[in-house]
Amino acid sequence: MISEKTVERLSVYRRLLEVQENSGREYVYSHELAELVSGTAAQVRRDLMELGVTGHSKRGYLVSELVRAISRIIDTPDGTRVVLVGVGDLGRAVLGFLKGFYGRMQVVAAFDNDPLKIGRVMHGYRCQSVTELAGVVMAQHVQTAIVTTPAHAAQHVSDHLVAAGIRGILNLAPTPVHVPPDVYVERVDLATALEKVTCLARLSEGVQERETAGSLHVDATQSMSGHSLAVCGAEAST
Amino acid sequence: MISEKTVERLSVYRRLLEVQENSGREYVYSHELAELVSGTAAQVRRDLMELGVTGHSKRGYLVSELVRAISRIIDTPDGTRVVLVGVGDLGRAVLGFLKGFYGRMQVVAAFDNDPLKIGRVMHGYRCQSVTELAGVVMAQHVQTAIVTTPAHAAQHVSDHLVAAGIRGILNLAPTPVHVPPDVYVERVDLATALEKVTCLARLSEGVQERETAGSLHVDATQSMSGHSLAVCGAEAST
DNA sequence: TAGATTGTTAATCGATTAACAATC
DNA sequence: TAGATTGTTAATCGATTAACAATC
Repeated sequence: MISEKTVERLSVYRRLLEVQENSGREYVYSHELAELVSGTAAQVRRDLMELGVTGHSKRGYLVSELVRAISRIIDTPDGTRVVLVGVGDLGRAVLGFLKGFYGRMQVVAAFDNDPLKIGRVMHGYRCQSVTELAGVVMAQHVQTAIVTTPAHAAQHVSDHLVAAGIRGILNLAPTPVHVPPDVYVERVDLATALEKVTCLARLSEGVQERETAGSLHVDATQSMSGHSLAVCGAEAST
Repeated sequence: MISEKTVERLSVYRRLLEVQENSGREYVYSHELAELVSGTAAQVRRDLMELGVTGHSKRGYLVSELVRAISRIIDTPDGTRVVLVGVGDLGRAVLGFLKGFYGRMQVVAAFDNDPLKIGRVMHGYRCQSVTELAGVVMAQHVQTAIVTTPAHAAQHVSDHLVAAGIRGILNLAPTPVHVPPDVYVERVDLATALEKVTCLARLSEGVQERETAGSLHVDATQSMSGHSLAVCGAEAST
């Protein structure tokens, strides 16, 4: 019932709201949140409708209430246990990222099939053999997995994850994987993202002439860095 | 005129087509490509329309022709020069990733503001001070940047990149950035992607009962791993 | 009060899917 | 020919935006 796009935006709102909370902000207006995400106030209000919270027609929304309401929707009540498969550069980066960013996510184990990596500890997690994957996932009832393997291993690994009971996969491998309809896969494709940037920056080259109407050089001081809300000087979370 | 979504899919098609090409496949049907990306044949044909190539009503599309046509749209004719800012775990992972995956992308330089990192070489690239950023970008006419800094630095760095003439930014920092309308930003948010997976896997829990109509356990062998096209045994590129 | 903001419905926009004539 | 596929247009679907009464 709640759309994927809305879930995505709620996640972003929460992080920005936590920054506001930490800087002592009590209330925010929909147009302020909109500015932070370069969106519209109408969309923010529509998204917040899903939360069931009610704003104040003059003061806006209570920041702490929004954070709590978003958490109620996004977070697993008892914390999310995740496994990571593929301890290459990207896998290690994600492990470090998880460590720094979350009390909400608990890394149960990291797996690889390279004998040189198995047994080594990175970011506090000991790398285990993929042969142990199914056992760990089933024993600990892990429902979420992160796949950071090379392309050729992604489908095989995903099949095993699904067989072991995984319900959601974050696929960071450079290839799509196929899963049964009751498993949710979120694909993040860095190669595609990069190609998209170069392609669309190039295709939108004509736009600048229309937008800036004659002036060939856009001064960086025009970039909208002066917000009414503080966005700098603090990490997005913890 | 060509939509963002289509560009994204073309990028994915190309990588899958290169796998096919390497395995000796000469022609593909729209429904085969559709199966590889878990999409529909109609959408594939609609996307391919943009290329101006014409398929054969009985044999399908010539793989090599598709790859060439997609490259014509996506790639910068003389290769894409990129800079990367923020040489943390993620930055290093992306550097390694770029090294392995692309002849099309050339990393001009990597930057950080940590004195301990400056001067060190990673994945063949020497880390330079961010103070040199503008000079390098302008001197080499770099148009594309990858931002892998912490949240608190992302806006500041982006402002400098834009001022130096960058036209496209891949933002991997855990916060949105604001740029003038003539600069294209592609945001990849790992934290949001992960939260989306856990949330949507949980919200879609009811679906499985409908889909599998009574059978409580979905066997992994049902997962659609048996394709008519080979998808395993080869890296996606190079 | 006057002005600004919320909550929600209606209008718009864009993207996906269905359909089908043309082709081989 | 009969059957399958392409290329493209029309229909559908979903998401975003605009609008505005209710509220403070």
